[in-house]
Amino acid sequence: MYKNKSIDKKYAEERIIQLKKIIGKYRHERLTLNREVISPEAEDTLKKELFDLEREFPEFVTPDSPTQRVGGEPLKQFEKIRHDERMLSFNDAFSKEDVNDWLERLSNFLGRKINGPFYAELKIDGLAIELVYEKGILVHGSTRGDGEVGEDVTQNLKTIEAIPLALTNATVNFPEKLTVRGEVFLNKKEFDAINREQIKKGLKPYANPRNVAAGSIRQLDPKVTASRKLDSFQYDIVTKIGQKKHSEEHEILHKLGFRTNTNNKICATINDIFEFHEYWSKHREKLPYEIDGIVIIADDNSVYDSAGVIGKAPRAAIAYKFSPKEATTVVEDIKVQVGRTGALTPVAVMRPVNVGGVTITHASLHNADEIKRLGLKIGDTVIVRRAGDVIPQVTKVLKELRTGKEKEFKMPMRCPIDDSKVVQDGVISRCSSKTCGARHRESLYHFVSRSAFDIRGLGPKIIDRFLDESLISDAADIFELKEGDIAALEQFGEKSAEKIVKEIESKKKAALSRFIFSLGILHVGEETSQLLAEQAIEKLEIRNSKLEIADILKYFKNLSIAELQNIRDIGPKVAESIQGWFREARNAKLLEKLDDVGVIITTPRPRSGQASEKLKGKTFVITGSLESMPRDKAKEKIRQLGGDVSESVSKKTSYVVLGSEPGSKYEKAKELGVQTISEKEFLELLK
DNA sequence: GCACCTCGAGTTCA
DNA sequence: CTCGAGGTGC
Repeated sequence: MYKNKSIDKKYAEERIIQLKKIIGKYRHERLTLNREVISPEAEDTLKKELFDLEREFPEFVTPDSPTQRVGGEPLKQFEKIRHDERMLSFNDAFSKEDVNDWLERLSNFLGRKINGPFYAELKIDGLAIELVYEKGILVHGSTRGDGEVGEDVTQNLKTIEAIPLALTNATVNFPEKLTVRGEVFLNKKEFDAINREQIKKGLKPYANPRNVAAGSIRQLDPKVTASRKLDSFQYDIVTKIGQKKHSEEHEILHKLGFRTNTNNKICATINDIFEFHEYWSKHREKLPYEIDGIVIIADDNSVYDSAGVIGKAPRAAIAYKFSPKEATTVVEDIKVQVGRTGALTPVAVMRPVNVGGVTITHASLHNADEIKRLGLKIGDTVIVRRAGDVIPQVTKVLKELRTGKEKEFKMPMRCPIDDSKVVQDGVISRCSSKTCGARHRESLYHFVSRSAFDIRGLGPKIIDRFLDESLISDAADIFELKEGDIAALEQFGEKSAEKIVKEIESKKKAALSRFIFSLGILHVGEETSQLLAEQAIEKLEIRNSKLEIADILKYFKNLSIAELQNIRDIGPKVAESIQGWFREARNAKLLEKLDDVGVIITTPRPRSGQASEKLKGKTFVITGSLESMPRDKAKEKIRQLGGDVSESVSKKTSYVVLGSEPGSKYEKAKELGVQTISEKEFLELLK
């Protein structure tokens, strides 16, 4: 994270002290108060940051650092067991880069290049245990504890079916005393069942299977443990019985009657590791238990042993975690953007961080109220996640990590683009100038966008270019662009110029509803544009079948507020906005100009005769993506057949159509008891 | 005047 | 996708 930046030593020292404090605090809350302040994932990022800083500045490493310790302290209720050999944990990697770095460090340490073979294991989110067999009989079972001393939980471990009480002696000879290690965990199904039970009893559900597994193993009454149906894999033989490879240990364990994970794999090179990681990152949902990454171990035990231990972890192994759904990062700045409607939107500029497989650097903060609610200052450490797995969102500020140097954010009183006064409109701050450069620019983006004139290949970047080069100054100019002018610009050739002009020419005709939408009138979106268009066509077509832009202007200009409000879904605010727009001289001029440059408005008959009774009065909501057709097409079909489409689920919704990877609407439907149908069933309905 | 339903607007990254 | 807020119906 810090590799390419030489960071201030002073900063590192302060930051290390703070990170240690906060990680210790979270740990304390979790262990003693059974309260999870931040998610383990977010905490991981903090630990990683600390680890990286300590590596950069080893002089600041202290023995009390969380990076120097393993697991939790043993509880008093249990007898203590000293492990023959220290139980270690793993250092974390979060990216290919981290893994490559690890491999480089390992190679440097050993003085020769290491690139396989490796053994890759699924890293189950459970609780590490050690089992000791004497003469083939299980005599001790313990938790990791602090790595040196663990708790004796033999009685509880004996309730787990997957842990053999006696070893099978069929094919392998085992020594007098055999020590093995593995993981105890709870299946997702069991976890859900236990939580349903909790809710039924009016108790708070558990946060995750890991916590329940840990809690169950630490039960004083083994009967409670037995009721929890825990499971266990073993993955390590501590006793030296001549095993040469780690993979061999798994085979031996299996033969001795232990449950081993058959999804584990020998990987010849690091690329196989990456493949393995990617595969399970995509398929982990299908496993009956939770995994949070993979563990990579040098398969050759001689390599493993000679690499030794660094801090709390073996040098020849690393945990390669899956990209987390949330992480922590630092807000380095808050920028202000101006949108099409003049709204000033504060955007957090953050230290790059990987969340859900992509690197996040920006997140919208929506408005000043949101910043106040979060209590966010510039320089704060925050938790970010991706809402609906897509949109980055700042969810929490870690105020304990403040240094006092954080700066308060103030919404500017003047527009950052054109310096006009900023006015408050509800929670939104708006630039008061209607001709603000930013608004003008954004209006043009809107004009050519998919649901408006749909001019492909004319995105924001190119519009910007044309504006800056003064090729265009308003929407109408777009239709008068000449190939020669475009081709004259750098980075554009004759071919691309021809393509753009051709595309623009082909989009000169637009349906009235799209046309109205493209004007970008405040509070007038797709739906309202459709309603306005229907209304206008009905009124105008009586005496004029060919629609002139001039007529449209005249029609809307003369509509009174009351008449507008008569239209369904239009109230005072929207009516005001519409009338205001058409009565603005500048806008009237734009319409005239659009007419002059040859824009033609078509008036397709809305909801033509073929309406079927089947979908009449039914409201559909589509979630996820459909396989047979794009969502827009599906919506169109429903409307053609007399049905309604909505974007949000409510009690009035008849069906929620589930595409692949449905979002939160599916949850909402279940909550409200709305009927959900698959894509297949949906297609049946359309027939 | 309140509750509920919808629509509009803004948004990130590959 | 989510939030805010406009609109409608009770």
